[in-house]
Amino acid sequence: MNISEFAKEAGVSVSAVSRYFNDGYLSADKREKIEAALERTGYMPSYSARTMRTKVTKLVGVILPKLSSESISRITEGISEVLGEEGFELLLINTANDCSREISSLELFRQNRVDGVILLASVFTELHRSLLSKMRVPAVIVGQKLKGFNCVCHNDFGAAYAMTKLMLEKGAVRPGFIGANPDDNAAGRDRRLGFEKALSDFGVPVQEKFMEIAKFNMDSGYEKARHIFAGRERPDALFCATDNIAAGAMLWCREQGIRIPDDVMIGGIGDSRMGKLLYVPLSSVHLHYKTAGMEGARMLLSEMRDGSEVRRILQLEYDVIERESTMRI
Amino acid sequence: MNISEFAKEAGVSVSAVSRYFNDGYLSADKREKIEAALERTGYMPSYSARTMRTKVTKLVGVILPKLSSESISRITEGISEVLGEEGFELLLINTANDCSREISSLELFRQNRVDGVILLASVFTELHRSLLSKMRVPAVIVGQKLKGFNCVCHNDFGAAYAMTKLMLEKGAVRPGFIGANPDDNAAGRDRRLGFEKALSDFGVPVQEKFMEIAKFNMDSGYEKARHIFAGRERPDALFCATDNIAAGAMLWCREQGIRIPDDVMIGGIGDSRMGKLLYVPLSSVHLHYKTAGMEGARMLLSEMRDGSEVRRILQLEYDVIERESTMRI
DNA sequence: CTGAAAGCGCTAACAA
DNA sequence: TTGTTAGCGCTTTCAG
Repeated sequence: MNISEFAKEAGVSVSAVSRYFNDGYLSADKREKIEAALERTGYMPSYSARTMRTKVTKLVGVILPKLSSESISRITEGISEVLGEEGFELLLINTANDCSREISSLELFRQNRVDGVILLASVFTELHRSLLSKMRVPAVIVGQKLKGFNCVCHNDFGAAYAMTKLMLEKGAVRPGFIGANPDDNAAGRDRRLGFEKALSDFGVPVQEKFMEIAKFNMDSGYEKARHIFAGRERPDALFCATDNIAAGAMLWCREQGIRIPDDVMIGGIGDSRMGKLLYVPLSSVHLHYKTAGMEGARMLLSEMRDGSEVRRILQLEYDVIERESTMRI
Repeated sequence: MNISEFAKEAGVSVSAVSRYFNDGYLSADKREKIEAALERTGYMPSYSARTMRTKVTKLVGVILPKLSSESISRITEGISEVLGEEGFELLLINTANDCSREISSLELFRQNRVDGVILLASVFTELHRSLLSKMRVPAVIVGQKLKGFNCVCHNDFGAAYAMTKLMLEKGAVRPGFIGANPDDNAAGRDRRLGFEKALSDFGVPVQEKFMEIAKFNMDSGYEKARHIFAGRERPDALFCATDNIAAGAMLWCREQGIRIPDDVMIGGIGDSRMGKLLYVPLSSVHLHYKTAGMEGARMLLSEMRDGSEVRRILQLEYDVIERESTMRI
């Protein structure tokens, strides 16, 4: 059933029906008729026809590298909360860490499918940049800084610096490092830079044999811990770029009978829920993921409403959470 | 720019352009012209106009009670994987456990916004039923059984039975229970029934003073554990309806110096990632969340392709994962 | 306040 | 193979 059939059924004009669903510039009489007919027929206006006329989809495209990650789902929760209040729905694309899917989703969104785009990605290429700048609708990047685009990000450098400093102050002299993909400017590069800066500020040398790069998961943290502890000399502290990596490293220590924090202190980043459940509660740095999602959504909303040409970067700060894994006396 | 302007620019007819983007019934000459013009103009056909003509949105609505839950995000990952391969995108609604949002989303989806719906909900009312049966597009429920509708679910009864049995076989004689909302037929009612059936099969009495109902989170598990252990007599085993609840209960035990599994065995359901990281690794029952999502998506796909009138229920089985929390000698 | 009518951009039937 | 053209269902002037 379409609007004109329905109008006939209700005994009113097409415009009356349209007005009923929009501005509501309508006499009580007609309103009643329409409501009665609605009850009878269950008519619903077609969204695509409306969208075609108005050019408004009330949809925001959200591109994610994966779904089942605590940090990402917290960010998404923030996004959905703010956007939902404003009547927007999310068109979600899970790229499964596949860069080509990221690109094709951006392509997809150029077909006027959405009113705005929020992009969570870990690595940016030239192609990303060029597609983003060709975008017809506003876009916001969450979790990374990308020059020339609207971003909401964390202070990854500061967070890593703070965690490393914490361990150095507790007397660490041979700190180890398990980092993430350096092409990821946030979790990879900046956290490494934060670690290294802290060492240099404390006059502690960076030792390559204590440095590893892991994937974003526990198993990889476990594996890299094994490498780092394989040599004769062992680190007395271990900075891990994520809590997952730290958890993996901890598991390995437990299996080897390496005591935490007595033999080695361990610190992570992200303050994931499991941190306090680990057999030695994990010191970490809280990053405001949900807030980042909410702020990203707000930035997008204001951009969609009155899209300014000024690009902005919002950086959220962090909180150090000290737990037993670094509590050496 | 619309299709006719673009066609003029490319020096071909509109149908040629339309065919280029669809069946591709086209001479090489025109194809070239179109591609050249595409390069020049960056033209993209409008999705809403296409949808309006074809009545195909290539969108599946997914209604979730929350985003940041491990089980739900695993299910969603499965859904997105299968649907993505078939060129469908997800229109995600996060109802934040708000029943009225569930209802309004179902309403929303009646506006021909999606080609199908997947619903994850914990509690079903008459209203859900009536809206679901008024749905114009196929719908699949994941994680629950609802008579008269397509469902993919877990064997919650069996899983709870198996975990309880495990602890009874290890000699538990005063088993406690921290369950979930009984209006939730899967995680609430069936898991309780499984627990009780195991007790009756073993001739162990159900003791009300050892039974509590918790929310779906750790804090609540912690709290309820406190209640259960408050009395003079204490349980020697604790079945928890979810791993989160179990983790909370464990934290409480750790604080109180109650030894696991010596003083009390603890078992959960869901096999969440943190289970093996807990200070006492948690015995649990693996439920195939991701597979459930994938199967739900497949069921929906086949329903969208050749919607049969026969409703089906697919129940996935479970695997018991024994870890230290129940390893009493 | 109301209704008639002109499109929005596209697809597909039809005629060539 | 191709091009012309009639809608898809809605919103929004514009004239009453």
